Amino acid sequence: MTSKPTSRKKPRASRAVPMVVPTEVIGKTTINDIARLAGVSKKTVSRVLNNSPLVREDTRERVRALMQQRSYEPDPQARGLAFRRSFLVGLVFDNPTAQYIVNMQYGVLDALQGSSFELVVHPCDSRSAGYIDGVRRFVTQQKLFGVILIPRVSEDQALADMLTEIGCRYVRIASIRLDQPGHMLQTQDRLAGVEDAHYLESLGHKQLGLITGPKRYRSAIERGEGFSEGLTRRGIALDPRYVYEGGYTFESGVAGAEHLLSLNPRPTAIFACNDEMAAGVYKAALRMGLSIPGDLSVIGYDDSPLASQLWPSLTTIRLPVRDVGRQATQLLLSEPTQTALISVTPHLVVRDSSQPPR
Amino acid sequence: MTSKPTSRKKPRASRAVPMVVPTEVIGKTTINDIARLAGVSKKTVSRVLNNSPLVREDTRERVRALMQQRSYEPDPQARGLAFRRSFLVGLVFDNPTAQYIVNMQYGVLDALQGSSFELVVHPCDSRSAGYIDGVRRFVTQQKLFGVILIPRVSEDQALADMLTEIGCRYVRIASIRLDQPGHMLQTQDRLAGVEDAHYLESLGHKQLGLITGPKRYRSAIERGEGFSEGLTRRGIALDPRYVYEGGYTFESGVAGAEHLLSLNPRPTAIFACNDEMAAGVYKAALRMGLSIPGDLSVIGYDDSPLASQLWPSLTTIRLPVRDVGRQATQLLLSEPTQTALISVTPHLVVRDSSQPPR
DNA sequence: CTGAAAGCGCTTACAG
DNA sequence: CTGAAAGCGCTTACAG
Repeated sequence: MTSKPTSRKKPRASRAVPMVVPTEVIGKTTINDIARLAGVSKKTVSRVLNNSPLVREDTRERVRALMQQRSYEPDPQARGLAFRRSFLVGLVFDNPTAQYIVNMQYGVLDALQGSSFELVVHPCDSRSAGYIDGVRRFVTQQKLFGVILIPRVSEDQALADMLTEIGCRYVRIASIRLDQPGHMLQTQDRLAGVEDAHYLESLGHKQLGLITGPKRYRSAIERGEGFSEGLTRRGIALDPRYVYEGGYTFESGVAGAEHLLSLNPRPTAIFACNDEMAAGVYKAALRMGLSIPGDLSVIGYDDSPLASQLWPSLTTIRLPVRDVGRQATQLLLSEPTQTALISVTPHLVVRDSSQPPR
Repeated sequence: MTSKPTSRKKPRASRAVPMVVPTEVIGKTTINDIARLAGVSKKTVSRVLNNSPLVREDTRERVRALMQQRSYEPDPQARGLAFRRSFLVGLVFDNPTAQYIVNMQYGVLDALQGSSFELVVHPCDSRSAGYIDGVRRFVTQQKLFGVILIPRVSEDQALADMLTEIGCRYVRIASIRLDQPGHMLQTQDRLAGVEDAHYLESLGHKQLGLITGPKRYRSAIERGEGFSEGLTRRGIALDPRYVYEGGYTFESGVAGAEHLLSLNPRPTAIFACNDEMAAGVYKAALRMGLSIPGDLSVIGYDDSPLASQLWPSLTTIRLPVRDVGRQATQLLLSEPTQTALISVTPHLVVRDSSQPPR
C-alpha cells in the first residue's frame, strides 16, 4: 500500500504461458499478474471476476484457483473508476436513537460481510433546508453504489425522487408502503400497536392512556393508530382526552404522564410510543407517589437499553433492527427483480412494568 | 453519474485557449474540462487541486475561478487510484455504548465536513482471534487514508503495530499515553475519578463504595485509581472491601450494589464506573428499600441518555465525545508535525442522585 | 513555473 | 469463448 513495486514494469513476453514467478510479491497482486500467470488476457480475468458466463469452465477454474492462491482481491478503487460506481453503501439517517443507528449499522455490515463493499455513514437533519442537496453530494461525490434510508428521512418523497433522478439505488425502511417493493422494507409498527392494545385488554385494563410521537413521523401515527384500532376491535373506545401528543422526548413523556394521570378516572395503563417517553412516565408517576406496575402499567416502544435498565424493567416493543438492516441491504445489493414486499413485524417484550389493574 | 457523455472525446485543438463551451454539461466536469477551459495542462489543474506552490498566482486564480464556476469536484475514486490511497477515514470500534459510537461518528464527520473525505465504519470484536486481520483487510482493501481507534481496540498495541507495518495512519483515543502524541488523543479518565472523589468528600461522605469496570479496559483502571487517589488526597482511605469489580454491565451493577450495601457500615455513596452499572445500583437500592439520594448517593460515568432519564436523574461524568472525535480526526488529517499531546478531561455533571449523607 | 507521457487497476465497446 | 485497444479521472516521474 505504501511503496510502488519496481518490478511490475519490466519487459516480458507479451503473451506469456503460465510460469514460475519471483516470490518477492511486493505490492498487491493485480489483474495483470493473474492474467499473466493464467496465460489469458486481463479481460478474461475480469470476466471471471464479474461472473460473466462467457468464459470456458476450465479457464474459469484455472483463473479462480490462481486468484485464491495469490489471495488476489480486485482494487475497488479501480473497479469503481471504470464502473463509474463505487463499492460503498451509504446509510442516511436523521435522528433515531443511538442504539437504533448502531444496530442498523451492524445489520448492514452483516449483509456486506465477505463482499468488497463497505459502509459509509451520513447523518443529516431532515428539517434543514439543504439536507437533500447534502445527500446528493454525498452520493454523487463518492459515486455510491446505493443508500439505505431509515426513518425519518426514509419517509421523505422528495429525497427518494432526487435519488431516482440521479440514478442512485436506494432502499427505504418505513412503516407504511410508500414505494415499490424493490425499494423498501416495511416495519409493521401498526401491528405492534395492535398487539399492545390486545395485551393490555387481556390483562383487564379498561381505562387507557396513550402518549403518541410527533405527527411528522409516520411511525408515530402508525403506532398510535394501531393501538386505537386494537382497542376498538376488543370493544374498548380510546377516549381522545386520554391521548397526548408527545415529541418522542423524555420531557414530553413526563408532561404527557402528568396530564393523563391528572384525569379522572385515572388511566390504569399508559402506552408511550417510545421508551424515552416511557421513562418520562416513570418519573411523573413515581413523583406522584404512584407505583409501577401496582398503580400504573407502562408500555414503551423500541426495547432500547434503557428498557431493561429501568426499575421496574419496562415492557416494550422490539423490532429486530439488525435483521432489518441486513435484509434491507440484501435487497439493495440484489438484482432489481424481486417483487414481494419485505415486511418485518415488531413484537411485544413483556417485562415488569405491566400487570392486571387493581 | 449514469451515462457517459459522448462529447468528451471529440477532437479539438490540443493546446486550446480559453473558449466558450457548449452548456450541455452532461456528466460531471472533469480535470480535462477545467484544463481546456483554462488553457493549461491538466497537470497544472492537478497542482492547484493539491495546493502545490509551483503555480503562478494568476494561473491559480484563473483555475480556481473556473473550478468554482463549473462546480468542479475532483473524483475521489480517480485520485485514490493514482494516489494509491482513498479518501476514506475508518472508525474502528469494539463495543462501547451506542451513544458513544454515534457521538464519535458525529465528531469525525464534523472534522471531515467540507473535505472530500467520508467516514466508513468497522465494528469488531477485540476478543476474537482474527480481528486484527479483519482490520487489516478493511484498511488495505479500500486503501483507507487512516483510521480512528477508540477504546477498547485503541489499547491494543498489536493492532497499532499492524497499522504501522502496513503504513496506515491512525489516531488512538485512550486514557493513558501509550503512543506518540501524533498518534493519540488522551482522555483524562483518571482526573475525572479524582474529581468524583473530591466532590463526594466535599459533600461530607466518608464511607464510600466503588464499582469498577473490567480490568481489561484501561479506562476502568484509570477511573477507579483516580477515585481512590482523590480520596487519599483528601485523607480518606478507600477500604478494599468496598471495591467491587464489575463488568460495565447492568447486572454487574446490581450485583455490586447488593454486595456493597450489605456491608456494615453501609456506604453512603457509590461510584459506579459507568452509567449502566449505576442504573444497576438504582435497582438494587430501590429493591432494598433505600432511597436515592436520601439513603445513598450514586454517581455514574458517561452521561449516557440513561443518566438524565433515570429517576432521580443521575450525577455522572461527561466526556465531550463528539469533540474528541473531531479533534482526533483533525489530528489524523494533519501533517505529522504536531508535537503536543492532545488531551481532554471529562467533567462531573451534578444531577439529583447525590447529596450530603444524612 | 509548466507540460507530455506513462501509469494507477480495472472495465467498456468492439472485433473476431 | 477470447483479446487488443481505449478509456475511467486523476497523479507521478521526468524534462524543460
